[in-house]
Amino acid sequence: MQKRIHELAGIEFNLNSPKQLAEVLFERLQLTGGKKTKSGYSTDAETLENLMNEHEIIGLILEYRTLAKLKGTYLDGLIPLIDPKKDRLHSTFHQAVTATGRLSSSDPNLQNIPTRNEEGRLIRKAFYPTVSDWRLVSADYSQIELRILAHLSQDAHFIDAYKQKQDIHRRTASEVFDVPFEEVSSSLRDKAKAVNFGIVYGISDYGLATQLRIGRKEAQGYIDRFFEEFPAIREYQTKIIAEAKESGFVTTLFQRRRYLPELSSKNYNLRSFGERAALNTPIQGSAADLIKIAMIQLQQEIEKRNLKGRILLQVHDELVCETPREEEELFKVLMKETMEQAIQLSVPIVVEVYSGDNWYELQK
DNA sequence: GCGATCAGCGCG
DNA sequence: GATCGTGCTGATCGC
Repeated sequence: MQKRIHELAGIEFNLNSPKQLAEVLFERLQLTGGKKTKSGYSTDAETLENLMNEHEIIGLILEYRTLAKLKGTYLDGLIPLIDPKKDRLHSTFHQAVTATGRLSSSDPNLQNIPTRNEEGRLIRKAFYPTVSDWRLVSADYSQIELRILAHLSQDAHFIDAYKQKQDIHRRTASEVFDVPFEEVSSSLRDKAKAVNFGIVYGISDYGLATQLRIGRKEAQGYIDRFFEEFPAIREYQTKIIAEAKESGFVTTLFQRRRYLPELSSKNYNLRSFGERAALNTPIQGSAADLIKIAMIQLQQEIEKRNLKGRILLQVHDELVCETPREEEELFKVLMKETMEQAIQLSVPIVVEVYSGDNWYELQK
């Protein structure tokens, strides 16, 4: 693949160097340069995708990047970290690193093992239980951040949607685009999903426009419609920012604080960043509080019942355990119940459970 | 030679 | 200028 790319470029160069790649694409091949970095033209995936029709080299570069990432980080990168005595890989979880209260994981990071693309997802086959014939059981919170937003804002429509077990993205699409719930197309649902996620992060019209590849005016229209239909969310967000500016910090459901000195900056960008963090932290941080409480309770249940199975990993909204086959069904029930009942919100908390022989095969 | 930084990209 | 929170790799910078 590398050879073919060099042939198409008409020159040999280091394909891993964004600087050299930019020179080849934007000077030698005269492709249309777009976004800039500190030092020159960007060659990131988004930029390259916009050049797909300009040159056949682009698709190959994107494919090379995907494979180089997988090989470098997840094959060559993980193998030396396997403890040869135990044939086992151990990560370190950090409890006091992030600003929101999440855990982080390093050496290696096991919270970013691929899942979004099939090629990468195959890496998960390498993660399987310590004992042959044991099973992996995983449980993840369904849309926990949007449920926490419903709880914090007390928005009647959001709470109603979750109480009725409605598909929230479809509900948002129905409200924002003013179409009957049953008639929402998948493309409208995708747009609404981007709006819902954007709201959690404090998105701008520009950010949403970029994400959806639409105009800024149109994006602003969606945001306006969202807040018209879910007025309590706007009121909640306005109040959070005002309180944060007054006190200097925001809090999570269990009173974890994040100080945000950026909120009083004279620099617009820094101040805006502070405002977005003020909106996101109570949500992301409360979800972190929740799963930590659930982890403590689950561990207590495991010890109380003298179970052989054990917790292996936490991935922000997901727990992964390994269990003897005889404990598989019990773990599924315990994990679901413990995680769903760890705290009470104004909306139901829903946990999906899966099991399988390895981290790739997990099924309901 | 080595640590820091940059660009890019993996995850929730 | 432009959506939050992370960690790792390879290239490059700078001492």
